[in-house]
Amino acid sequence: MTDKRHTPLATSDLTGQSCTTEVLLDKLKMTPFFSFLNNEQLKEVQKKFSTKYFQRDEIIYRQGESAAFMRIVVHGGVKLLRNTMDGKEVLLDMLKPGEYFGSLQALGDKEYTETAQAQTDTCVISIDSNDFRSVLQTYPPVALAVVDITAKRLQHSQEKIQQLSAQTVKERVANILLTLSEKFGEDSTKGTLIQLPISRKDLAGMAGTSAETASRILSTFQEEGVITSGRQWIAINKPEELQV
Amino acid sequence: MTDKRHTPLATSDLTGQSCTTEVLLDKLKMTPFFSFLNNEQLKEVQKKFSTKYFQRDEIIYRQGESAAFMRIVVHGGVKLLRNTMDGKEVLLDMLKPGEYFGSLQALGDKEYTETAQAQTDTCVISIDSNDFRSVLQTYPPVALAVVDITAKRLQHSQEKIQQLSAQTVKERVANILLTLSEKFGEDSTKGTLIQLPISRKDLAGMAGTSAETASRILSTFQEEGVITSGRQWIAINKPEELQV
DNA sequence: CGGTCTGTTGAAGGATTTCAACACTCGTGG
DNA sequence: CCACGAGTGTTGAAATCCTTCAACAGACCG
Repeated sequence: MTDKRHTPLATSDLTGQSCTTEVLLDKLKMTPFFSFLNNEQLKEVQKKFSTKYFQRDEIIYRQGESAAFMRIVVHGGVKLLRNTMDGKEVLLDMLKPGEYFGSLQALGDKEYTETAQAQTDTCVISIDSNDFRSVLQTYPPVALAVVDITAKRLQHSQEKIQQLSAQTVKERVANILLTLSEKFGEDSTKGTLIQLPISRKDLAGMAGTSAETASRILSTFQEEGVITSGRQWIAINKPEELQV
Repeated sequence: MTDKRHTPLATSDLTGQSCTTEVLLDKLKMTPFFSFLNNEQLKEVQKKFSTKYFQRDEIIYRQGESAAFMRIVVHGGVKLLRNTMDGKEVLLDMLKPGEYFGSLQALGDKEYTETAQAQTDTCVISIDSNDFRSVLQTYPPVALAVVDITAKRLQHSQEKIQQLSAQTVKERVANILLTLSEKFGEDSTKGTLIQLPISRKDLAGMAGTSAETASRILSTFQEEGVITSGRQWIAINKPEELQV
């Protein structure tokens, strides 16, 4: 197989070995939620989870569907997005393994407020919201961890609100590149490569701008030698220059 | 005392009677956090809280200060805001009695990520973050309530991100007026009056725009008869017309 | 090898900011 | 009680940022 791809991104290697039940236990232990539990407790909790695979671009759930599960990314990446009435896509977050999404709410007539889409081939575990709530009742340290993680996400959201409110598009794009670089960056010959397929449209959806403007801004960054970028990938060469 | 004020806003009546220890217990019971506790448990929890008064515009804590307390608004209103380096103010939220703010984090080198300011004369109760965490450990239902409330706030933040990303300033202002009307609105002869002092600058800080633009937009709404507004106050006459 | 999706770039038009001047409200002190 | 000043709100006009429309180039897929 000659690799004719131009992208420097690693191919996803979800071979079916990487998300089996045996591995899952280790993975659970690594999620911040459950780091306080011992092996026995973990096994008990693990029984309530079920595993699912999603292909790249597959929809995991859609905004408006009734929300009954809390999910954790085990392998791959997940995009959380909102669709507006006039067809725009707002990209709220990109999750990596260990992060949760879906619903914490007790079962009711709650609906998902966003759409979740596999960004690469992905493995996700899910648990019924009510079951998860009883886990929280049983293990208070887990509940505290959930509070902490959710509170931290709230802070990030507020950071983003600040940026959208007070910064220019160029500054926002620069900040997003830095954040992505810290979260998903891997050193490579091209600089710090963001190990995820990211289109100009994705970037636009994160920065609250149009794909064209995002493209223009990346072009200027590239001219300045700050980044290197191609179809669906971005590498950062001079992070200093992206600082506000 | 002839009242020459032009504002239709009610004067705040924090006479010292409204936030005493006896009343506090009732107030605690009404906060969503503690609705699951019985009176005995409430009394136990209440011991750990202390009460503080703030005058209108007084700073409760400042962005960057070390964060050690979780607080709950008992009487009055509190603004949460972030200051940007170039002097702009982003208004993240306006809280009413029963809502929490401050830090849930365990004591450490955590800092407040926003500034809290009294919007009217205000009474606030506060608890050491570590004490609060042990309350959460002791009473799992309280922890679940905290999770729910924080998750709901996260959703509101994401809603706001969507609005800032995909809507025009006029649409954003319209949405903010509706939200404020639902949260703080009181029927009056002038329409649904937002019972809080809100300046054009405040509104601009919420909508991510300039005070001038906010003023212009309110002017057009007023010409259309949708709202009535004056110095530091706004009343909504035709909420239907503000819908997107 | 064509078709489709993604990315680039130009140019016109629109939305919003900024600068500036002025009016009005409210509290304070003479 | 009135006058003053600071803070708040309004409005105009120019400048700027950004979007939109449009055309085209390159990359990937079957």
